[in-house]
Amino acid sequence: MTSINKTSNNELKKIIREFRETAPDVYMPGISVDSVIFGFHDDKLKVLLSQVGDPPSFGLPGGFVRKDEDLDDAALRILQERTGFENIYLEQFYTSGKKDRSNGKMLKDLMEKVIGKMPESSWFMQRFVSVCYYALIDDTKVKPSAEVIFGEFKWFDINRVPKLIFDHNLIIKKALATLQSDLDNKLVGSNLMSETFTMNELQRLYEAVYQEKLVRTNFQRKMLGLGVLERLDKQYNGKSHKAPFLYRFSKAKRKTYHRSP
Amino acid sequence: MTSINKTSNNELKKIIREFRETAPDVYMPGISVDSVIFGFHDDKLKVLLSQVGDPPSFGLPGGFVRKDEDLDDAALRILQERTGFENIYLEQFYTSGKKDRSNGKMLKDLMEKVIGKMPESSWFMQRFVSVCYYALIDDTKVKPSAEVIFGEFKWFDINRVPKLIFDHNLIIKKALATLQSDLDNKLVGSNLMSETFTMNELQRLYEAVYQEKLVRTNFQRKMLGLGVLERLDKQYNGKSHKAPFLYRFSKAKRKTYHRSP
DNA sequence: ATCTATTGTATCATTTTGATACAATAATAA
DNA sequence: TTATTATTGTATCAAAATGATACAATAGAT
Repeated sequence: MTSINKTSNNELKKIIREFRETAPDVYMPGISVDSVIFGFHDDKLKVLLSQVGDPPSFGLPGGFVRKDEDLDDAALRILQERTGFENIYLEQFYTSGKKDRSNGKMLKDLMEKVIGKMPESSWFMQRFVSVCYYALIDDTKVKPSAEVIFGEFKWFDINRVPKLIFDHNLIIKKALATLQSDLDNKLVGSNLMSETFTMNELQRLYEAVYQEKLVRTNFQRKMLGLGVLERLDKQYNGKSHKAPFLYRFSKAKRKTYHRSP
Repeated sequence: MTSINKTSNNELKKIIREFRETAPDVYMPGISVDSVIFGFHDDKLKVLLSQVGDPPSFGLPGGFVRKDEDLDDAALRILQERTGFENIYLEQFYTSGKKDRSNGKMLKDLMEKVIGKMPESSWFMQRFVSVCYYALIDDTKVKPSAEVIFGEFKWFDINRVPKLIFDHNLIIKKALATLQSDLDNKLVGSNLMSETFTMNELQRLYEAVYQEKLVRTNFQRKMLGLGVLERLDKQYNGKSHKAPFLYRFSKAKRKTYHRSP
């Protein structure tokens, strides 16, 4: 992993200075967007974090909303700009607005570590309310493009997220809770699984999200019963046992339920 | 119901002019808060709307966030200021941020109907992102205090909400969907039921929220099984049949579930 | 051919849910 | 006083969903 210092050259500083000067004209004041990007690797649920500052700390990938841009579009654009990833289904789940959640000084300090002194009255000094989104990503598809302003990315095991900037730890916690409620529906149309997968892979994802072991046979029955899986050919993977079927999420509309008695 | 005209006296105009002038210093730019207040009356789910302008149209009760105020606190304060209702459990459920959801002109026009011409560059002309909350209210307790700037309140049947200002119809739709998902948990600690209630009253609330009939006996079994109800004395109400028990939501912590297989 | 690890399905017990029956009872009418 | 009525609380049976376990099928290794 490259330290932020290696990319802090003059070119970068110029870009940042430009950004600092044009930001107040281009972006809405006081509103930022942050995204919790979940991935799944090595049977663990992961979250994509962005390195900032030196010594490095980490935070959610985020950015600002253009004055003529829908919130949802801003979230997509920022994710695309920073990770290179496109066609992601992002879902808004929370807006963080405690008055001192980002006391401005933090952001300003961060910026100053990269580009040096900034005026007290900086646009970045203001209070920000952050609208938060989450996405489920098949992380074999994510190619985090070295990001211009804040540095690079790293996947963290959901259980080993360090102390993050601002209130981003809290935001991740809320995102996980949102994910856990009704994962069945959220997976469909998400990008968390690769296009095709085995039942075993799907089960391990559930186990990672809910952080508990599930009974294989019953899990299979349940998943098939949801009516969202399409069975494809078997997958001969060279292992010395019966080959599993491959599945994919079918496009067909599924039944909906609610929990009324 | 009093028309806005009757309250549009000089006193009011002065207050509004003052508000208009101090707003940019006091409030965060570009962020508003709106609340969907659900009530239950005549076996119908209702929503509390505020009359604005003349000819009157309706909208959600809302307001702005002080620069030194938590988002959640702002929602509470605004609700308190406008309805007089205190100690409400408000839950944030959505942030509305389409670029043209409140194209500024709408808000400015509304203000101008009340206080006359405003400058093009008005603070109110800017784009607003609205953070939305909902609450469940026992509407026998709500005493909508005649509200200063925008007029008065009216309860609307959830199925008979007129065309509202901005994107408030959409916001109410989202609020109802949020309410419907997992009502069991949302009721506890809410203010929607009165302190004590009969099983029948509770059932009628469920039927209003889910918009469907439920089977009495199974409903009762289900509710009792949740372990959140405390059975009190019987309620002798003069009706010529067996008196029902009264219940209240018990403080005791309840079991939590998740929907994993 | 036999063994091993894993997969797909079946089966039985338990729990939850849906539908229905029925006894209890508070006021009213006879 | 007794029968009537509407509603309530609980029981019961069937159907569906879930939990636990058994077992045959099979792709490759031995």
